[in-house]
Amino acid sequence: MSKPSKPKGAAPIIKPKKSKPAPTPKAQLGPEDWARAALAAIQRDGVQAVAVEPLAKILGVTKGSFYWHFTHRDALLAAALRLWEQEQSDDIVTRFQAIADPRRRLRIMMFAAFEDQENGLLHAALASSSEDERVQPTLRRVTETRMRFGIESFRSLGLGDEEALRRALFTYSAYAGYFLLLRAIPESVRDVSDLSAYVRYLANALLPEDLKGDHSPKSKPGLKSVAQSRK
Amino acid sequence: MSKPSKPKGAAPIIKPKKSKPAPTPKAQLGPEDWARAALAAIQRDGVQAVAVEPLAKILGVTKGSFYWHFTHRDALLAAALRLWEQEQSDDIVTRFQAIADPRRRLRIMMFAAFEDQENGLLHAALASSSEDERVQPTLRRVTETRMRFGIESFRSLGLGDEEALRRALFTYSAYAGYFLLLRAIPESVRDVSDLSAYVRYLANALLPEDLKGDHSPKSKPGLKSVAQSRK
DNA sequence: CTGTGTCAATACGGTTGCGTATTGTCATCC
DNA sequence: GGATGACAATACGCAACCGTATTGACACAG
Repeated sequence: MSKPSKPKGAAPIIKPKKSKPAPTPKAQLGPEDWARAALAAIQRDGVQAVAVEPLAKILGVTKGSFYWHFTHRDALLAAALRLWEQEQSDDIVTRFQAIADPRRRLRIMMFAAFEDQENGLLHAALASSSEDERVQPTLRRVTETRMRFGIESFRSLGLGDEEALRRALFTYSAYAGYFLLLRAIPESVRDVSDLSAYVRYLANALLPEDLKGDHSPKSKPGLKSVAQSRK
Repeated sequence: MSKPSKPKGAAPIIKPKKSKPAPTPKAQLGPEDWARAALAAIQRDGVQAVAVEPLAKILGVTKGSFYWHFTHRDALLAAALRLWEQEQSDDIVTRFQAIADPRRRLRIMMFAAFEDQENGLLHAALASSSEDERVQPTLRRVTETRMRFGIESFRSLGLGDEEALRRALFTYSAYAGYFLLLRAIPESVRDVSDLSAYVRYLANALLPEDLKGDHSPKSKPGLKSVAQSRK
């Protein structure tokens, strides 16, 4: 009967500061630890690897304690997806929305997206599990947010709706495909040693110089040669 | 959720067995029926859906008869992968190797690849299951074959090794990513009504006019607006 | 010291899918 | 018309997970 119902209900006038986590640095596990472990499992073996007992083994506990933090397995998956989605959103909002010039914004976004291999591989893993109806909504929201952002940026460049949509889809396909391949057959991708040249190629194909915006040639972002995926 | 039509309910209907005596048209199931069903299951729900009992239910039999055709579950998966790989190889060899001009060959290959949605989605499903070590070898072989073919074609265009590799990877990423997105979030891709314009975009980005080879402008393949994937 | 809240371990029952064993049903061959 | 070969059904045992129930360990508050 000891359900994890919030016992702070009645009248939280006083704030017993030390009735919770501060003194214990990392001794016990919390829901977020499970969610992060779930994300790691997804990146490694796909959504189906989000299983309670194996994860418990990884975390060094038994599943008995899992059901203290979550009601059921799907709640863990939902928490992991929420965590991922939020980090993605934070990312895109805080880092790129501020850049006024759409041309610069797109270029920087492209480089940043390909630079972050960790996140790219996680995206590939989640997109690879799209047959799972539990990930689909989150995946769709994230995809649509990014696509909308890309479409808007391309439209700000002076392109028509059709063309903006086409280029946004093109960009996103190249992104998703690159990391899908990197995840599936890293050997075939590893040979491309100069990833920045690869992305520059993508940017130049989609952002021709004759459109508008500044003419920053190449050495623009603080991004160097980002390549290798040595493990 | 179309339930398998099992006519052996309350009605004492005798099994409508084909009374065809001589050539045994299609009354009974063979290994290839199972392999094709497995491929269909992969395309729908990923490699993990290649499970004996569910497939038996779909095929209208019980797993008892499965083990007549295959020694174990993995043998079925192997057969399905072999079938896929062979069809892929046949495809690429018979259809494109004959085209002498690399420029034309690449262009036609691009259009053909994007035109064949069925195969593209199947490829996406298999690439999405790359965490499964049983599909990895097949997937790697197919990928490397295609990549090699692409690299060679680009090199024939007069490009250096690095550049050829880069463009081949670019092309293949765009292909894989497009179908990954189409599989994962068809709504976001469906809006691009003019797929041929999309592919033409890809081709023009990677096959600039000023290189070499013939100058066949545009009205090449009989590919029009191929988009939506209504199921 | 005792109570309570928080996390963890153990044990149990249920479901799904694998693989095996055994038996059944035809169609065909002799 | 029996034997055989090709397929199919049923029934088991086994393992992986899910979810529940119960109890244990331990920190801190009163």
